[in-house]
Amino acid sequence: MILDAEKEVVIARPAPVPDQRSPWKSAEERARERKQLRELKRDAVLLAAAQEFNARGYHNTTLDEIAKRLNVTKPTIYYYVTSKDEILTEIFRTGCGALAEAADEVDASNLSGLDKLAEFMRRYAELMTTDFVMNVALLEDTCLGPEMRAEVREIKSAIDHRFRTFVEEGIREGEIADCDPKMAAFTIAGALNGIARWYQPTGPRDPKEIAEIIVNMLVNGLQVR
Amino acid sequence: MILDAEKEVVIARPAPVPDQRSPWKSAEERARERKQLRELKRDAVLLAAAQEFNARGYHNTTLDEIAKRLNVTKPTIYYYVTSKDEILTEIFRTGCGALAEAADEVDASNLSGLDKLAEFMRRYAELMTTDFVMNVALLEDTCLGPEMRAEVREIKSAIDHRFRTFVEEGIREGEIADCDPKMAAFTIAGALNGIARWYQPTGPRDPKEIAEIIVNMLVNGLQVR
DNA sequence: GCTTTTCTTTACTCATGAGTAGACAAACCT
DNA sequence: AGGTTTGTCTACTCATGAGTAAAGAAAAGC
Repeated sequence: MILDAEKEVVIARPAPVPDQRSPWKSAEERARERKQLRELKRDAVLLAAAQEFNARGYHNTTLDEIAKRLNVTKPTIYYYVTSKDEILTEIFRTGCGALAEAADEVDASNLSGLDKLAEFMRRYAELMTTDFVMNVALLEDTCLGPEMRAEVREIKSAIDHRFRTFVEEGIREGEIADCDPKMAAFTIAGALNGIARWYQPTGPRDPKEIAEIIVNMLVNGLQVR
Repeated sequence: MILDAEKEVVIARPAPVPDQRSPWKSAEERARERKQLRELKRDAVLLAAAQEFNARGYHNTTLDEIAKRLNVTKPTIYYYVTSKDEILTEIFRTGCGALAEAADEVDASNLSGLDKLAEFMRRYAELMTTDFVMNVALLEDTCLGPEMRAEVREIKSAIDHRFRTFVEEGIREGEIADCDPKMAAFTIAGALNGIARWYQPTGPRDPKEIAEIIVNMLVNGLQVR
């Protein structure tokens, strides 16, 4: 039956191009799939770790626990990852990457400085409810060794700089009140990073709402206008 | 010589009250001083621990390191404290106590809701640059055992509640924009807790300035009025 | 003086958790 | 079918750091 059906498909397509669908996979295809599966498993390790780290902290989470969660044993994890440090660094990189990408996209737009800032804040806030980015806000880089710590610090400060740049632009354009851009960046980042501390997916508000509310407060202030 | 001098003092004061100054201390006085010294030493342990925890994280700081910093050995620390957990809990209690006290004082005033909020924010921000309070903002309570964690959580949420109450008052009085007080409290606390992450005593601004700038931003917003 | 209490040290124990060696199984290749 | 690569497991090692036992030093008390 299966063979027949396959044959029919072949007949229906007179030009059997190399990427035609067949139940027998080619060697390369198989190799590619294996590689993909490996990536998938590695990502699963990182995700499980990120969630566990967020919930209980880096040092309070053992690799045995992460392994158990994934229905495997510790050595299996080490087949995909070289150390606990690497897991954390990779999570940091992914999280910071998402934030940097958001900043790039916003920066590429032709919005005003204030609008860019607001849009980036919105995106940042939403990302803060995702596991990898949450990690960036929650975990102290003091956990890492000196080299990786240096890398992470640099990435983090680059993101902070994005905030500063948008603020400066807004001030130049006269939409943002004259202030110290450094302090503004710290204040904004602090308020947004805070989300990671209290956000719960089961809570009454979804990430978009949360982002909108907080951005509005920061832009317009608490006092009635 | 010494005895003569003593005699003279006695003669000069015809009514030798019990709390007169004498180079020989009474038994109780000595006992009290010992107790005081003990307190002092215990506090030194807590302070050194707080600074070290802030700089390098709870789990990355060993008691041996703290001991070395104080020119003693680990068992000496255990003479003043029963466990590493206790050190952290005590630091938390002290820090939260300072915050709660500030909230009480502000609340006792007859300021408007908005002014109360702003004043508490100012005090909170300043306290955030001190070692014990910094710890409250920086350290994850995931480090503690379940009982102590529960205690700390409760204290923390009580402080959060103070923010909420002030905001509600301000909204009722019409000075604060109509908003979700819970979200406002989170935003404010986030921005202020952030200070602990970047503040350096050697930096260009002192705590009072920092507090003023951040409070102003949160109250008036980033956008020009 | 001698004894007791207070404080600090040296020299351990002991649990934990990161990381590994090597066996074993399954899939792959030819 | 036999050999190789890929993936997972059992059963360890090993460093680290919290916490302790017991001795010694210093002060207090009698």
